[in-house]
Amino acid sequence: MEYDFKSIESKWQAYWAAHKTFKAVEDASKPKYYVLDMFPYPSGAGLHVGHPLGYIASDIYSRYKRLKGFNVLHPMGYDAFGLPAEQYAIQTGQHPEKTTSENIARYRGQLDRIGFSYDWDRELRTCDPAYYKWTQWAFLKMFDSWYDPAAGKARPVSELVARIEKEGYEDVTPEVWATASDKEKSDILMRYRIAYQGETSVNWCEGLGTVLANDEVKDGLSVRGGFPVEQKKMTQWQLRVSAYAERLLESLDRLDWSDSLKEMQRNWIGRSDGTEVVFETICDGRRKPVTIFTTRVDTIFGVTFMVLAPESELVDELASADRKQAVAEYIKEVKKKTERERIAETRSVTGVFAGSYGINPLTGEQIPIWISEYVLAGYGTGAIMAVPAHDSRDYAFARKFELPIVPIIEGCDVSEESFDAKEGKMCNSGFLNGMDVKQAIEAAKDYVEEKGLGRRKTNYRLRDAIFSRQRYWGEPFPIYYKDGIPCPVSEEDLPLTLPEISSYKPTGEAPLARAKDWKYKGDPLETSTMPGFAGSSAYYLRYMDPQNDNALVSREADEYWRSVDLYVGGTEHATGHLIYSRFWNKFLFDLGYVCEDEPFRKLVNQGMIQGRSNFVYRIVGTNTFVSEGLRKDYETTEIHVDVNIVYNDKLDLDAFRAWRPEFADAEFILEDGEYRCGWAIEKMSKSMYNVVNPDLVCDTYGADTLRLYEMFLGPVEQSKPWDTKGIDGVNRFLKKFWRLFYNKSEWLVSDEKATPEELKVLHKLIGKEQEDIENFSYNTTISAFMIAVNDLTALKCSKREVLEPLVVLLCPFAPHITEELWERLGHEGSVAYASFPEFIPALAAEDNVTYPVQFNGKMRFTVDLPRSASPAEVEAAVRANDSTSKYVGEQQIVKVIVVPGRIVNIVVK
RNA sequence: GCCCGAGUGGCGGAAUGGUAGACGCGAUGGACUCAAAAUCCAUUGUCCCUUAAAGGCGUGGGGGUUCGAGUCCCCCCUCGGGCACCA
Repeated sequence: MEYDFKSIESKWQAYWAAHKTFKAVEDASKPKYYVLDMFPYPSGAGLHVGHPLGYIASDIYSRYKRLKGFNVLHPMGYDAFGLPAEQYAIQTGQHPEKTTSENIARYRGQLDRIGFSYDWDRELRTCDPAYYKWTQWAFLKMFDSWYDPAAGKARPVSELVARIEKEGYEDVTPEVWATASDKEKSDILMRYRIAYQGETSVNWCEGLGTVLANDEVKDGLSVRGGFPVEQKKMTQWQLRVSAYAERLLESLDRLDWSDSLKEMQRNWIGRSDGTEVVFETICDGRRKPVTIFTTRVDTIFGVTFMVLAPESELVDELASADRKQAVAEYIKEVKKKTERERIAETRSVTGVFAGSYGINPLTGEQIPIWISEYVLAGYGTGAIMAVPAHDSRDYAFARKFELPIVPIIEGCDVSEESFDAKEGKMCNSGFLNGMDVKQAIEAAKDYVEEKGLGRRKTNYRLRDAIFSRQRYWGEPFPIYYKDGIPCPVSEEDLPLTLPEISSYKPTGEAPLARAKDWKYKGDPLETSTMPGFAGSSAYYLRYMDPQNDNALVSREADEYWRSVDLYVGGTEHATGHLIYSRFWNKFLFDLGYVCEDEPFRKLVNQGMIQGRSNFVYRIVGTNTFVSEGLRKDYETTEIHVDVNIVYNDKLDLDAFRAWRPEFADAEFILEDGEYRCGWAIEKMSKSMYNVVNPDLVCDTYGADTLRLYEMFLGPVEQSKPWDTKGIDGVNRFLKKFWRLFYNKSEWLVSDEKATPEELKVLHKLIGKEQEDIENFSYNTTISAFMIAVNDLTALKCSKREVLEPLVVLLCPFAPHITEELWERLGHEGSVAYASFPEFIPALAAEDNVTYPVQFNGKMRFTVDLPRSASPAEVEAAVRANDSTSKYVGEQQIVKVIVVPGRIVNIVVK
């Protein structure tokens, strides 16, 4: 009987669905393991072969853990709110709900074909009101909380109010509070709430008609759609993520994530330890203290000017009467530029003199104050002290505007560029003279603090997340306005469902403003909606208890599943979703809703699958195509050709003619009787015709082959091009595996006792598999399987004692074929829950290891010894070996080095 | 510019400091077959050589540590990724 993957795969997929084989139920008698994939956004294009890479890897791990006796939670769902569905709605008038449902149905079909072991009873969609009820709930909690720096965590706002009433908080005294109007109280509390409304400089994207978060913008363009983005001051809902900066940074050390990803988050959080120093300023005779932030107070004797950000509030006060106009013109210029233009200008140096002066608190020296866009309003205090000799940006500015450059490190050359390194000895620096730079930094900080000129300060680059979007397809805010004061919708009234609107077209106002009766108890509701990351920030918690209508997750479910043990997904979420989720989780942790303060204990980033495009070469002005090897002889145009009509770089001529009408009468110049295509590695995309659909691979080779092949391609973490060249190899392996059981129609499996040699084949594999799976080294595990199957084929071994464990071992990788063989071996129930240890016979004790014996590192001969032999026994055996004396001869043995089970090296003189 | 990561056959890729190139693809030769497909066997880093034996050279380049380096240390080159006026 031949291996018929088509009937096998559909049979077992139906079986799993009917028996709910992978349904996860809390079970205190078993250790739990939570494996999660980053849920997909269901786009209209469907899945391509790149998507399942991570899903296959995590599925293998889930199945492996089940075999090891764990109770595995492995759910899947859809990140279903988002811009593309809405953009499509704008074009077609179709409700995004409809498009989204259709896309989800298509995804589900594709996922099912690959044979994943998801518990589909826990499926969730972020656009489902029953789900976003909890997104809105979390927002209400954030609205009703503030970050207490003393406690180092979020607390209910009521505690803040109590504190203000009793003793005041920061600049809010009990008296101020007592006399404040409702609006004023609301404004005061808004300054502390975790979810707050505030005016800030935002990324405004005209093309999408909405604001965007920093991680949704790249190179001045929106990540979705690639529209230009500009900075604009607007009042928006924000999440006080910055309050968690230190905790987000600090707990990174406890996570089992890749170094590169942790590093990305560290950079994004951007902790920088420095000093705030107060500089007295004079403008038209008025004096005003201005605080600056610097990490290099030690260079304060080298300060020759100060710079303000154009958006800084200080600009008005520090622009002198005679410079007012010049300053205003400069600021107008800066504002006109989009973010993209600022970047495109490759750091051109611009600026204007403000007409005022600062006084260096250490030297008393008067220095000019300038305004320049190279200083950012949003970081530090929006004002800096400039030390051109030791900062390259200040240097460029000083050179352009001919400001003095004073070096303060001995022997450094600042004639061509600044000396930024933190090394050398201080000079021209008063009491710091002679000190080493590192020493001077500390000494200067101490001095400034002692003299009351400033204080140590830690700054973070991490910004609060802008949380409103002027779009339709997202979660509505549970906020209404009573007399202009934002008020929370009552928890009992959640979910606040998305209203119907007549048209999705952007008109400059938020789409919800057009909804009829968008009111709560007669008062108008907030019209912006939440961004994409809102729904994905706590979905891993919801999977633990997806049908619960009384809580995001019940305490019991949360305490059982706790947090995600293994999270698999792409690095593209490093500074978006993965930061927001950690923030969100820590917030819920602070309020006691969840029991772990980090959501994802271990994280594996799967690489991207790039496309491998194929080209044909058309001879210019003809409809004749020349094979790749012969194209040098002609003048040709390179044309992308659909990779699905190319096999191993050889073009299917008939399929090509049928591909597009203009190629129907194409002629070919062949080499060796075939048409060879050119190729290139490019991003997988429709326009390159290099998209490979997993359905097609499942049709031709089967899901098990697809799974094995994707894993065999290389390490999971690595990006690699999709190249079907090797797919026959793994398909051959599965057929060969089948032939250990079946020869034509004959069932070969016997109950005979296995020989030591046959058992050795099995044990080699077992050792390798356990070690490799834990390291996600699936490609080498598969290699080990291939070796085992080849060896057993050569030994003509079809004994149950060997094959049964082999089926169990292979089932995480190729679940369908192993399920089928398991049944044919006479077992009841799914192989997915076969117990690993039970099917692994004990290691043969007399198992020999071959030691290579080297003399001064050169291999001379080998000795066979039991694995259990001690180094001393190995050494004795080697010394007793005839060959030893032959190779050593007259030379003296200095020492014998034995690496147990591995190698013997004899050092001779 | 700064911070990570990586450079190994014709290709994808293996190697806790211990026989580099596992495994797969491709290629070449052979077996089976009327033929093809499928399957099986053999060879396949490179140089010198008719062949073989034996050997030399080989993990981006240059140094170093070690009995022994793809692996560890220093310098350089190239590629990939991230951040980018963050004071």
